[in-house]
Amino acid sequence: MGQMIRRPKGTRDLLPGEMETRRRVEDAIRRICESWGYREISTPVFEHLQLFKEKSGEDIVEELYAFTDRGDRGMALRPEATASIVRAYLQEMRADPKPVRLYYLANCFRYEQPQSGRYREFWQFGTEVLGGDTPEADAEAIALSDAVMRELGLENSLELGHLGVLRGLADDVGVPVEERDRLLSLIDRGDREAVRQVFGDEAEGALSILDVRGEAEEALRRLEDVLSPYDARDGLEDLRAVMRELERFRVGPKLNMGIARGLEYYTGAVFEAYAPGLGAQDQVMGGGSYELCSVFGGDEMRSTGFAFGFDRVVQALEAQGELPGPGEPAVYVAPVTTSVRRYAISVTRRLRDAGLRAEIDVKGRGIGAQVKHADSKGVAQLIVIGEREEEAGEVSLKDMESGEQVTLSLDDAVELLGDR
RNA sequence: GCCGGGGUGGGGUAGUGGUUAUCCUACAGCCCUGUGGAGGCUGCGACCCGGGUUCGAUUCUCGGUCCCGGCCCCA
Repeated sequence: MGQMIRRPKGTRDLLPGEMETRRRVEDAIRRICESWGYREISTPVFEHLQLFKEKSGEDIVEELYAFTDRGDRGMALRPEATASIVRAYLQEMRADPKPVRLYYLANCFRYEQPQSGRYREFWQFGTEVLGGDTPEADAEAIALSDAVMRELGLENSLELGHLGVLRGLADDVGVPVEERDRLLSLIDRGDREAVRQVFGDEAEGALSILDVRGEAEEALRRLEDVLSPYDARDGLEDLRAVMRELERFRVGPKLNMGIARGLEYYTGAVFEAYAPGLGAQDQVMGGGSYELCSVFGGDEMRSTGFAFGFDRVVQALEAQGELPGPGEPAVYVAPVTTSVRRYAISVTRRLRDAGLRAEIDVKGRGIGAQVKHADSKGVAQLIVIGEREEEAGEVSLKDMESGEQVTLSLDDAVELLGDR
């Protein structure tokens, strides 16, 4: 077996054991979203390349799996879900009563260098509150993301920033509009020197915006201090309103004015969560309020959304402690001879109907080999069926851990197994 | 795109400029046929790819590729 075809770089085969833990996480996520009134949406894995260019700029093409289809159309595998969802909203849901609350779990693709917590195919789970044009909607998104992490028991640091504040400050300091996005990305990076140069010497005080991070109330006071010489008050008022609403939810993110996405469509509150134990890529969630509808040619409409790195969430939970899945089937049915197969199959069906995960020999192995096989698979219970059992309408139930074996009626066996 | 560390059967490993390339495990089969979860036997199967040095490369060297981690980026 020299060179077999291997999986493409940056992709993973998710084996049964891992799928079982992922499924548990997924189930919890769906449950919470639905209990908050969000409904699931699924959009195409590929879209017109133009969609992503319009959202994120020409440069992202380098990071995309882009291709030309047989009709000579430029296409790309989705690198994230929000663009598609806003597109679908404009195409299909415009007239729906606002806000439109949606959630999704979608595999996404980015042509990047893989490293810990970063793959070329990865899964994002997230929500959007389309047309939720209020601090209350922003707060709901943040509170929901917090509820998801709580439900999962995910240790994290939840941090809140605000682009309205940063843009207002930039304006007041006199940063030209064309410099602003670059400034935001410098702030995001925490490049103090570069930020100082953009602000200029006379705005030394504004530089302390970079130090506004920490527990909410104290950090808010510091932010007010930083902003006091300026009249960038709109953003601050919005941020206060979001925090006030969050307080009603009893959710208290840290304040971090260093969260500053450079993209224009982000409007106000932005937030991220980090989980310990993930190495260099420790951000598990990011979100914010945005205005994408007009970018895609619709009317202006503000929305708020967040996206979790599903794989990272699973990885972080695994780092925290085990997430056992259901594992191998609980019951293995071992017919002693083919002559009792009919009865054995009917027994297996009874077990399955009772909700048990049951498996029956298909290799025609002898009873000895079947016991051996069941053991090596790690099956918990073995049911031996031979002619004696069939005649009496019974089964022999062997506990593979203790080795104890009892012969009892099928009904009793089902009842006994059902209790475990 | 860049940097560092790695690549020997499915998994884990030993080792070497010339060997039938080591061992464990897994897997498959046989013995046995109502419990052989054992034991025994047999089988299966590897030096990442390509160029160079050399009489000879799995071993040395260069390039590529993939894996692990990091940088850049992070929609």
